[in-house]
Amino acid sequence: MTTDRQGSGLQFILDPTGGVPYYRQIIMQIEMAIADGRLRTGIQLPTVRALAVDLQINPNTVARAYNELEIRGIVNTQQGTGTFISDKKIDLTDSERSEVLAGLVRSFLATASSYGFTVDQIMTYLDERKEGQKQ
Amino acid sequence: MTTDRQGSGLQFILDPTGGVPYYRQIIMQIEMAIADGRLRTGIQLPTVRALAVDLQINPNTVARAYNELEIRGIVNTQQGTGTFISDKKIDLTDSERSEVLAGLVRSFLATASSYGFTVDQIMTYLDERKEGQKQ
Amino acid sequence: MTTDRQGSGLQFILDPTGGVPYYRQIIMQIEMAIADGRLRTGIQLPTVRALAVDLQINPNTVARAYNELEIRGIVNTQQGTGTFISDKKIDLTDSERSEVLAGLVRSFLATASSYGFTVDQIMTYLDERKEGQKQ
Amino acid sequence: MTTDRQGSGLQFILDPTGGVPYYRQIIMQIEMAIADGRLRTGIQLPTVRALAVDLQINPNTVARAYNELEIRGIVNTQQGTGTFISDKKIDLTDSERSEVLAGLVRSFLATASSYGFTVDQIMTYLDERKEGQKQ
DNA sequence: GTGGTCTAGACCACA
DNA sequence: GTGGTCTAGACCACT
Repeated sequence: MTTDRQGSGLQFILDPTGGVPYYRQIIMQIEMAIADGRLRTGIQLPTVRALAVDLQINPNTVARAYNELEIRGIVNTQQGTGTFISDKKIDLTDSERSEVLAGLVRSFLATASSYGFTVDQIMTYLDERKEGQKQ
Repeated sequence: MTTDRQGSGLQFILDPTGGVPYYRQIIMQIEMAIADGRLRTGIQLPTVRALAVDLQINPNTVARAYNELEIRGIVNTQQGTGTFISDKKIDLTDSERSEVLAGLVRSFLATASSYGFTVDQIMTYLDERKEGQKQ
Repeated sequence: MTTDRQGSGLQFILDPTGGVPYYRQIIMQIEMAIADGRLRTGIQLPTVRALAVDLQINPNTVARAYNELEIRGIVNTQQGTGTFISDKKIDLTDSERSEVLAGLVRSFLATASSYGFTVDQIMTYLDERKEGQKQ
Repeated sequence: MTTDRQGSGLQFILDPTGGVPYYRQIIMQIEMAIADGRLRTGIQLPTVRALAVDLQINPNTVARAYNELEIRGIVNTQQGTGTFISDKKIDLTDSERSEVLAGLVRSFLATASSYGFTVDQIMTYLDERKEGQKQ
């Protein structure tokens, strides 16, 4: 299950194995695309029906993913028009943003270490990941 | 949710987000700990009840994790005594370990992106953090 | 369409006219119950199926309401156990809380005034509403 | 979303949350303004395009609101000239006005509760705010 | 054309 | 017993 959308340059891939629900996979892939800049404020996502056809799943499943993103303020949907990446301006000061990020990182590192990963291993992995995407 | 057990020296951390059930998180953390030597044959795991209290989850959830580990021969339950690491080796290839880490990273980046952080910003922050700790 | 649940003392009423979707009516009634203290942290909501039967609607519709509340952090669901009012601790200082509330009020008053209501009319209405509930 | 039009002295405010469509919010605000005398027979409403720009919404949405008002005889569209308040009276009973206000209040309280505020806290704040303004 | 709501029903995962 | 996911399909609301 894979698709390549013209506008956004997004390619969704669903993995039916692994137990991660489709709608959650869609959410995560959109979040990742926002994180690394492939999706920016104002860009329109594929329509519910189009993505459903591409991924060969039920439109309700796509709608559910979009709906959760909407509730979380990540996208913005306008009936009859489409679904767009929101311009969520988190009006935090730089220091507040740093605090939030520090908290996220701390929690992530704690979790990873409970799986036996050291900070060095994680940094190495992230660096490799970064290089892999550049190519 | 976190705990530090005396005997095993293990610290479990459960992530309620991301849809991975608790019992599976417990299983994975025990397997990883065995694979990298933090848990060795014969070591006693926390009792079901103790771990449940520590993690503030239902004892059935812990029991299920232990039960599945027992079925797979990874631990060994002695009625009335406790649950112990059996002598079955767990050899994880590098790629298997990488996969686990990749999953953790993916989930972390997805969360961070929903707060408006880009991968670049996160990498920069991590690099700074790393530098800061070296000194 | 009405129901009276024993545990919570909640009575849901759905209005099929007016165009407000059922799931949104359920959400608002739960939020209101939290606001005026009928629902407190840790209280279990009716099960999805029970509420669906009571309200004579599809369980999916109830689930959708609960799901949105969960995404917004207002309730906390545990598979196999039930849905509970979350202990959402908003770790804000008092002054930050005041600011948030002030913002909400300012926005509400602005909206109301665009419908031609004066602050005095609104206060009068609120006082009457308060009295009505005391009795 | 807010705007202040020269001619009418009307300020429209749209609430994107709560599920009430924009076109209906516009209609209600115009009706209320006519009912309480802020808009009188013959006054010109903002042009469709101007209001759409001000409110940052689709012109079709404004057009739909005006269109429905025209069908109900409340406004009067003159091709190429503009849209004007017609001489049809709108008499809202007190209970009808109360209903509108009740809806606004309900929605406001629901939102506030999702931030963890109780009705009591809100009332206290409003009372203090009122006192502060008297002085 | 877009998305939104609701139903009916199947099957799964968790406690 | 809980809630979660997904499908299929109907009908509505908005642009």
